[in-house]
Amino acid sequence: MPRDATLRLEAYLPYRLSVASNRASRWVARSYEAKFGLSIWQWRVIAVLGGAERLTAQDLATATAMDKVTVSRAVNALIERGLVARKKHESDGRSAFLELTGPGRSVYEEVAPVALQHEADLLDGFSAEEIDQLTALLERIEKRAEDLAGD
Amino acid sequence: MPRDATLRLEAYLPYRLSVASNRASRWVARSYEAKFGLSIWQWRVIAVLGGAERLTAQDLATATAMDKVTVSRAVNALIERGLVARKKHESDGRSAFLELTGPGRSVYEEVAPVALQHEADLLDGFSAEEIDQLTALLERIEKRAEDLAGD
DNA sequence: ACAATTTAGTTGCAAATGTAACTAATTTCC
DNA sequence: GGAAATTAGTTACATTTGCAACTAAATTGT
Repeated sequence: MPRDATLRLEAYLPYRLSVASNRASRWVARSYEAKFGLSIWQWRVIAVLGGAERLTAQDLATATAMDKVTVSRAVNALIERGLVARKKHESDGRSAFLELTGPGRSVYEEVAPVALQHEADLLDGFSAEEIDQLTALLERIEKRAEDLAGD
Repeated sequence: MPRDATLRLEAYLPYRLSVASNRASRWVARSYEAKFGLSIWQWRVIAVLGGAERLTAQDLATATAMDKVTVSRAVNALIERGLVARKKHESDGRSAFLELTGPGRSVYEEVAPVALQHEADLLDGFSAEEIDQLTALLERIEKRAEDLAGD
């Protein structure tokens, strides 16, 4: 239920959400670009590959909420830079497993702390409860939007 | 402070924020596009113009957190569709006041309730406290990201 | 008063994105 | 066993975007 019956953009939740998210994303995106020459999507791929093994592009798409075209492009750029390698998928010839190469893993190990620091910077001054609340609320909105759209 | 020292994308706040926001935005964007043929930016311009008067493009940019190029494009599209009109700014020849035309106002009056309904749908099941919390937390993140980036 | 700077808004161009069409491999199921 | 449908991933194309360069008007400083 809306808090009041008037439409004021500055109090409109989808708007607030998008402004907050865009500001935060732009900020971190610039940092990854500047420090590592990685796009947000390349970064996401590395983040997930760094913490798991034997993932296919499809797995990545699921894990990162990116669509398969975006994954494909990010992965190919990373392969070209030698940070990711394809490994034959023995039982499915359409697909392939993806993994970090040595240099890929070094990048991951450099990126991860920076990423955590970004999060910490963004949440500076938030209590643990507030962080949990925020996470929970975002999760509900996510799910809600997903249900409503059928994405 | 991060809750733990590991980087897991699915628990990474900037990621969560972006997924929630993108899902929500995509959903409402589709609806505005389908129902009114309006892009998100055109919709924002209409929303703000509907609630205020004598705004310049610059004012709109500030109010909508859009950059001036985006505002310019959205406004021009709306002028072409006859929903917005330019009025001479008597004391500054570089600028002009923008306002809804008659048809523009009708669109606004149709759009506003739909927008509020979207918000209500998205927040369905949230208590008033939760909504306030979420708003407050988002606002802090927004400000924080802004400070950090200098946007 | 007038050159130098700043501000409002637009335009042009390159890069990013999304959608749909495509290829190739795999499953389904008759 | 093989045609039809499905799935993984890529490619092609049209649209959107974001940045920088631009025009024109206003402001500043001397």
